[in-house]
Amino acid sequence: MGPMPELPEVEVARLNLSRWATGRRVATVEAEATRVLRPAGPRALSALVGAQVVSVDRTGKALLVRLAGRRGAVGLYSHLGMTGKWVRRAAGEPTPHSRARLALDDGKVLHYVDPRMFGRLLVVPRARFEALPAVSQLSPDPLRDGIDAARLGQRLVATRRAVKVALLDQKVLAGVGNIQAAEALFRARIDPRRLAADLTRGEVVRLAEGVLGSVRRTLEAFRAEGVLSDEGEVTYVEEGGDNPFLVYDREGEACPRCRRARIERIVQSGRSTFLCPRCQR
DNA sequence: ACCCGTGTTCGCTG
DNA sequence: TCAGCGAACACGGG
Repeated sequence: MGPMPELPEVEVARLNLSRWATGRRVATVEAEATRVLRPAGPRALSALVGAQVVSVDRTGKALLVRLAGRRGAVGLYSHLGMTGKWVRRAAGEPTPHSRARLALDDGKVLHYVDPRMFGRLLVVPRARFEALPAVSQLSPDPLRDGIDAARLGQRLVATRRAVKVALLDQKVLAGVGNIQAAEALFRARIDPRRLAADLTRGEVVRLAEGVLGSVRRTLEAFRAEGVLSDEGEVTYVEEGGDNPFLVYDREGEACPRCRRARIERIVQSGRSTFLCPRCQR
């Protein structure tokens, strides 16, 4: 399994893209007519030819490459879906599942690779990134903007869903996915099955700290593994060998906090959740 | 062979 | 009208 992107993986993609592309010009573009490029299709990418990359930004799991083109500013929106990644290759190097390619003026080629094609690429005229529906709905970015516990509390109290399910809603906390939700709830010592609306103010504060703690810890683990490599390969659970998480995919193991209970796996809304039945209440 | 999946969107339901 | 839920998407890996 390759990188399956939540906020930390997308942040790694942002750092890599920024390092590879900022200041470079796009020489040529190529793409296949896959669902990744719907509804506009591959030809929409041609607006990027000749443009110079200004910056690479991220809100939650949404990436935006801003470019200065001949006809003004252009944005490239990228969502990695379940299996998307950006890699850098030498010209002509075969790259499996490459769905779109940006050749840069340094002779390198940036490939958008995505076997399952759940990701999405979209050229945004005049870089109206914030106006995209996929972006305007998102909460502020936890890493860049911090987490406003009062706002988070308002969002949680307004739903009848379990807190774990609510956390996966990108309007509640952009960038949190299935792993980070489980990790954050473990850190906050909150049972994922609790109703979101029933959390106390103190629990909401712990949850905000849990999300930030988990996201930062995951990024540190990536750095330690050297995933900011020239090829941009993000090693993950099985590739790197060690599972860097406290509870995710650790069913049956001793709880790292209390050491007295075993981690359980449950399913909520069709997704796995891992928890310590003793620590999380 | 069969099952599972780190994300999002769609259509149905109450 | 709308929140919530399950299916669908498409493919590789265990």
